[in-house]
Amino acid sequence: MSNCDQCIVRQFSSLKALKKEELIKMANCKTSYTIKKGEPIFEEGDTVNGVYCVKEGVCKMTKLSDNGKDQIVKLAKPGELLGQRSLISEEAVNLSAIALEDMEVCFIPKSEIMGFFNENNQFSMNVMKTICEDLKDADDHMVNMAQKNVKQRLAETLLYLEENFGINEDNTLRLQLSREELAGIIGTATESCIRLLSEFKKLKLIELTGKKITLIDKIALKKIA
Amino acid sequence: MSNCDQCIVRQFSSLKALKKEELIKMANCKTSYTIKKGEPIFEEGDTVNGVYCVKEGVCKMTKLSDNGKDQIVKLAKPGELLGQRSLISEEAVNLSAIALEDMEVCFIPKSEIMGFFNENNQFSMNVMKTICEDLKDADDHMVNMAQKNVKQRLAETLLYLEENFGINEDNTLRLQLSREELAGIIGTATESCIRLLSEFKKLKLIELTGKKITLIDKIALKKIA
DNA sequence: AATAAAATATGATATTTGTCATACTTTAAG
DNA sequence: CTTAAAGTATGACAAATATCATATTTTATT
Repeated sequence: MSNCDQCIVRQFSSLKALKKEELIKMANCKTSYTIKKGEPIFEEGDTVNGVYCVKEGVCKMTKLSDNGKDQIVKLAKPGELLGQRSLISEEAVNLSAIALEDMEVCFIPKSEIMGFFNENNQFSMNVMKTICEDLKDADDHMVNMAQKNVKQRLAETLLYLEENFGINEDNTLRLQLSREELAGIIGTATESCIRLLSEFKKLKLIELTGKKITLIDKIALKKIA
Repeated sequence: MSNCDQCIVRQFSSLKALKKEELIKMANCKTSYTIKKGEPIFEEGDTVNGVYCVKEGVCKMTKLSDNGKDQIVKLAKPGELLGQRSLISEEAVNLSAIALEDMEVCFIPKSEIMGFFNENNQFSMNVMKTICEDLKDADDHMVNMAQKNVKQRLAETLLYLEENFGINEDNTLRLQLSREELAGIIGTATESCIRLLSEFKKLKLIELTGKKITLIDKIALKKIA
């Protein structure tokens, strides 16, 4: 049973408000899981009686649209908590969480989280702030979807991926998404996504090496987005 | 100074958790405003040091897109609180609130709300639940924007308007939006919106009488959406 | 290494949507 | 009541995007 004290989740999430004794209590009731790339942590409609902490790896939060396509609503990385909204609303989760890389996550049961809520005001406030942040992001995202065209959204997404998930030593985007997944973020057909990537490549804005993507001319990409 | 006890906002919002003495305290520090149709309650970027309660009338919550168009992110009706997110995040508001009808609103200062937060756990929980609800709605909305075409979104929006804001005695939608505003909800050009309304009219799905809209064939509209 | 399966790429084409021009209608102001 | 302004409507066209077909490349499996 590892100590939660030094965990990255502790440093970045609402859990940073927890005191020593609360941390110890939590360490004793948490469950650790290894999730392989492509596997779900939970799926839309599941009842998740607790919260998942992302210790390692990135996952996509998706929602199945009526037309059968998966829309990626958000990408979650180490330090984030999953399932907070559903816990507070006392509803099934409205999004699926699928690992994009091998992941390590911890599960903290609802009873434990609820205890923190009642006894630690700072923790409640942190959770609220996180959800408010998500709400603001969702609003912004919605406006982008509604008002920007696919080319603009692709440019924006590429910059976002570099900004938030970094690059490898060879300057390629660290987070490796399939074309279908990239299309699922920007909300377009896979073929359209591929076509625009090719166009960006021709314009020397990006480089494509297999499925790896390198941003070359970020200034130009920003101008498009 | 009117008593808050019987107010519609009290019945429908987080404020329902307030106790008698808290209500009295609130009634004493609130400010009432009348907002004329077309006027803002607050605008994107404003610092709003409190929360607005919608007592009467409907307003649109909009965000200005980079392309200069206003996207309507949400419609708020009597019983709702505005500005909660910004209060918790301690940020400027990210949306403008503009009256679609003559409105009556009350302003409750931040200090008062924060007091409730600290002393009334049920109130905090209610606020959190409301924000979680908004987040879920925003996620759904985003997926619709990304995955559905304009015709589907128009059909869905018309049904939503009837469902949530009702109809007049003559069966026309009670909430009267300009074509531009309707376009701002579904995220399309005003002309496209008008064109599709005409198409729906030709197909006998709706009737148009001046700017008034009547839903005729809701089954067919649901099939489209 | 050989083969099948999946992912990526591109062309051809149809559909959707936006833009610009213009006409008509309603509303507001004097 | 008259006129101007705003909103609604529609046509013509261009641009963006989706769909379907097919080829190529990469990855996984035996």
